[in-house]
Amino acid sequence: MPPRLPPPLLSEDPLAGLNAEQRRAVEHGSSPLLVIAGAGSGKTATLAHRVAHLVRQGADPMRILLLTFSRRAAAEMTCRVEGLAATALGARGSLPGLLPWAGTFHAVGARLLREHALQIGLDPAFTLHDREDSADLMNLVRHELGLSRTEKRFPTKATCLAIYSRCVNAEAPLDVVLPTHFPWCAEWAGPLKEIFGGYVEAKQRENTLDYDDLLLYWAQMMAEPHLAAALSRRFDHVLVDEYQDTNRLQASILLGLKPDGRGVTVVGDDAQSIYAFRAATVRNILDFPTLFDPPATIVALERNYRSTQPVLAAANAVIALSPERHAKTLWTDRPGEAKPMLMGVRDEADQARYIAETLLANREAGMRLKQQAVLFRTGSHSGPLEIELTRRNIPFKKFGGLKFLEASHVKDLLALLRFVENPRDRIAGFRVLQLLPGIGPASAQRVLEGMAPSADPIGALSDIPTPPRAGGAWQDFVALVTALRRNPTGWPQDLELARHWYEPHLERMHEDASMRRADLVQLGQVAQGYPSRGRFLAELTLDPPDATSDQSGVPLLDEDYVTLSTIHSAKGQEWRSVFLLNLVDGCIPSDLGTGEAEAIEEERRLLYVAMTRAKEELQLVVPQRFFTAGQNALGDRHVYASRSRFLPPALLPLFERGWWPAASEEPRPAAEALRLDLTAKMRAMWR
DNA sequence: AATAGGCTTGTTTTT
DNA sequence: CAAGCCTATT
Repeated sequence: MPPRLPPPLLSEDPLAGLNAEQRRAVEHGSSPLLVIAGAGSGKTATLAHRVAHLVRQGADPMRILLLTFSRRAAAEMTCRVEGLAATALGARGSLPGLLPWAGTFHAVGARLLREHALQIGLDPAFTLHDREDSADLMNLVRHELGLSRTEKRFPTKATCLAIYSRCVNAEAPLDVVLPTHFPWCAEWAGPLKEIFGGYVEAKQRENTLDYDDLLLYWAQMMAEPHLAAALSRRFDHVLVDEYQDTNRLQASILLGLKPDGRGVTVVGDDAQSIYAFRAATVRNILDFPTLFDPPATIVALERNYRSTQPVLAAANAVIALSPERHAKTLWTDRPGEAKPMLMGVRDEADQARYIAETLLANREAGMRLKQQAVLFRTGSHSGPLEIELTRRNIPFKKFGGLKFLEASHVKDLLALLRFVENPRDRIAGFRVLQLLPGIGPASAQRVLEGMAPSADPIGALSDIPTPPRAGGAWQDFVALVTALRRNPTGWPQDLELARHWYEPHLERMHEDASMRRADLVQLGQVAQGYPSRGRFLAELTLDPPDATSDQSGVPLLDEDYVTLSTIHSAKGQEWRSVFLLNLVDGCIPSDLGTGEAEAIEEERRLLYVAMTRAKEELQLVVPQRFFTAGQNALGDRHVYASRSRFLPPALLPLFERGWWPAASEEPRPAAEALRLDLTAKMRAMWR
């Protein structure tokens, strides 16, 4: 990660590089503190300095809890603090492991739950379900309840999980959540409640937790006076980053830890709240001060050190059109001549070509690829660009979008390991068993039922009759799991054993086995970094590696590469030059956001977040037409698009405007405009 | 009971 | 365009 501003100077005063407000935040005492930190205002630096300052004042780093929302923020913050603290304590370099309690809410929750498992009726060997596993389990329960054959189509497993998740995270009952966020499922309230009940029971039976449980059980622990007191006493200081992206449940946890707010610092920016879809509520940050008596101190960081004046002016203008009032306006004295560019191109292919060429031109001019990034609303928007970059041999690294962990072959292998770790995990078992030829859902079900009553389920496996068509594959399987359960070779040889077993099945099931095998080899590499199978499984679910190796553009670590990222994943990052793709209505704002005013405002803040990532150069690319993934009613596969509604004519003076390729003349704007309006209207008819 | 093939449907963003 | 559901075939 490149160093951020302002560069820490090694001088007498460790806070010499900070401005007056940053200093106030750093040196604030232990009464509750809210830092409203605008984009690029040195938020990470300030928070890191505050932690270092606390340590310098004698605070015990083991008793500092540093919570962040995203994994990336956690990693960066830890790294910064360790560096600063090392300097503060007179050590050289950094002090890795100095802050054992820094991490995402979910990761810290997982650790605390495992430590306290026995006190709250959990088996400490619980395994974690990721979203897909959770959805599968939801589906299983649905089938068991006989809800798979309803007259009208029942909500999909993913929708069921989304509803459940919102209830949990927003701490709201189903009857409130359903009409407001899922009105089209309102008629299913009864069956959904039944499924959710069964889902919770199933998880407990199988000793598995989903993502939401990590917060939910934690919050529940805080409701037990004895446990709450013990946990509160454990930490002298609790600092929370990106507080605008926390939800009600997370706020409950925080308040449970420190009911009087002593030692609590929260940092965030209401203008950058972009996780409402995950039940984050901006009320958390807005209402924070009044939770306490006397109210929390508020420090606002309004000076932006990141962007040049023209870039910031454009970003400010975009957010200023929001009907909501934000607590501050950013200013900068960084000069700069170049206004952000609003670049028109014909279609996505030209967009990709334009960006590839500009990236290279920038590099020629001395800007490394690592200082440039391309951001987009959804993972799939970068498809054509990835192809173009690969074709031209421009290395890139993509963040967000499809995950390594979600590839089916990776899931298969992990399911096997998880099954051995926790034989009661039926989702894992169900998946693994069906890898064997001749075993489908019915046989798998029967095997699992045969195992369930036994105290040693894996041992019971040898007594279960061979499923009718499984043949020799069955004996091999039983031998493997028995061996893995006894664990003679240890980690990471376990994984090698598993991989060896899985390979023939991989070949049988997939045409493109070789590419997938490479992924599994990579998984083996990743596995080396963990001390045990249990730790590997637990931490992989919470902190998955981001790239799959079948992407041809994946660079070696020390190489120069361009960053491709969803806007969500780009939060907290910065680059000298930033490109934004598809600045078109339907992409930003996404036309899936059912047209609710709140959802639209979140999309506006998303654009603001994206624009404020740029330090010097910002280019918004507007393709005139773009591909729609599905077959729309009209036969044509591309749709004419209009510039995003967040960039109305009044804002245009803040941008430089261009058209690429320069040679081709700009096509008749009048005619285009007419066409656009009509297509938009046609689509609106069905909304 | 497992698998292959055809038809429908919904489709972001992250832990 | 893929996942999911249904039906026909092995």
